[in-house]
Amino acid sequence: MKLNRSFYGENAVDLSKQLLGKYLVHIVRNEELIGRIAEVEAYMGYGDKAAHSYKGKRTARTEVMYGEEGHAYVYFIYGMYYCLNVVAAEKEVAQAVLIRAVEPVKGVEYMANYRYGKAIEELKKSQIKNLTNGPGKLCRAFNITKECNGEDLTGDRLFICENQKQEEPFEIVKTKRIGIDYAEEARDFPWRFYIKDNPYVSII
DNA sequence: CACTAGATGTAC
DNA sequence: TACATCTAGTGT
Repeated sequence: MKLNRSFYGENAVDLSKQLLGKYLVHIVRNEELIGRIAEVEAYMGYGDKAAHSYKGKRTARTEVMYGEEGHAYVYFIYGMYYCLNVVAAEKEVAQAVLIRAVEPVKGVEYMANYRYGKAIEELKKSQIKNLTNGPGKLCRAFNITKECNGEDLTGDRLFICENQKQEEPFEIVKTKRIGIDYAEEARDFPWRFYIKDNPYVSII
């Protein structure tokens, strides 16, 4: 069942926890790529020094976050990677949730190709483990690029689902966010969440 | 396994 | 100039 607009309306911290265990789906060339969301980080906008929209910073890049909730914010980083975020909260409240890791569920053979240019059978064990356990890695595996920026997550190309049947319950681990040493006091805010013991979490 | 240097383009 | 990252290299 695809998640509807109202699911995305809450603040980024609350939404990020709700996103754990949900299924990220990207349709590329008529094939379904599916991953179970295992790790997320909340970026709370105005008061969050780690957020691109800190103090209401509004540029071409951050504009999507000021728009309607439930769209994709995809940005380019370190010269070669993309990161996927889910825009949270109502219009003009520029919060987002970074998807940091997913567990491959369907289309692994395509993920192997997008990520390593190889068939799944050719991958080493370590490469399979590293398919989608990081924000840049999962974007490459899912073929998520700047083309996806602004994409409506209630649409038919890039969206998020939940299972019809009851999921196994899981424990949520709460820690500091990764890679934001510049963010002064915000560095230590416990806004990274992941599924306990999930093997695809980026860093324990 | 741990650690680190370097890749690489864009935002500002 | 810095960056919400990753890989390949070296050394345990």
